[in-house]
Amino acid sequence: MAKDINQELSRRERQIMIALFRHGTASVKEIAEAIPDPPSDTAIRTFLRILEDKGFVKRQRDGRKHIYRPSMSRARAARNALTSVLGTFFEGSLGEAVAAHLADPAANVDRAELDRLRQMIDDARKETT
Amino acid sequence: MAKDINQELSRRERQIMIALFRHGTASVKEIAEAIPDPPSDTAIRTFLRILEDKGFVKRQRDGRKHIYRPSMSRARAARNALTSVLGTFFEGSLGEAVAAHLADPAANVDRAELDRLRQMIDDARKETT
DNA sequence: TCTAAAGTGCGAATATTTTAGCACTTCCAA
DNA sequence: TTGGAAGTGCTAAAATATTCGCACTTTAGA
Repeated sequence: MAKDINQELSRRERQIMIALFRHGTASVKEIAEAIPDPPSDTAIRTFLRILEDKGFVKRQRDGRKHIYRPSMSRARAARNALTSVLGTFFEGSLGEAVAAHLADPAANVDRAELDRLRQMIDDARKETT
Repeated sequence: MAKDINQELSRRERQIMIALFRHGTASVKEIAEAIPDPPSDTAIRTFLRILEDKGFVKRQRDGRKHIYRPSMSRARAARNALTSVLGTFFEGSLGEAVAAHLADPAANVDRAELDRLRQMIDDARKETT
């Protein structure tokens, strides 16, 4: 198995990776804004350099500053993260997770979202027939 | 906002909390088995003590050994974890996540699971009507 | 009761993470 | 073209996390 953000990285490194996945792409300043109680810009730069060395991050210049992005695709990281949560809390079952989320008042799933879900499930069911 | 396992804890502390959530309840030995490349039992005990001090873990004696459990309910931790993943990778949308998971060949969602999902969605839709 | 195996936590050493000062580079606009 | 604001990475210090030796406690069974 490859790089696992949640298993191999320190707290700050992880916070930065999460900010990057949320934004897709970000400058030092944007990362700082995305982290609660962030360290100095200089400290963030240090972490970005470390993450780059470890192969988690790529960078690109944009005028006088640098833009950073995760080297793993968002889709792949998303699958990993979801699978991991399902495994830890939901016996690996998507259904359990959906049930929990639908039952969560704070989640506030609306009608349109339910319709979308239903459509997806039906499509998937057809394929397994 | 309360204790956030992914935001406030160090790598080892997090690994231990994840093991505890997976098992519900665990002894030092069981935790050691659940962690890839684990430290010594003594080290694990140190972290359990720290986690207890921070209020993340409760303990209980069982004969000559101790049994540990997360102090936050599994359900609540599960909601937090799922919401967090949805926020980071899926624009907060359950539908996006379900789509990604159904499309993941490794996830291997079977017919019965799809039927369960469909049932759940339908039930939820009725309630919003 | 006594002994040894199993389990425990303290405390101190070691390693890693986290931090930011500072000197250097780049670029804009005067 | 030049001064300064904005941005950068190196490096070394400080703070945290991680580790485990060791002496102590508990308990089952001889």
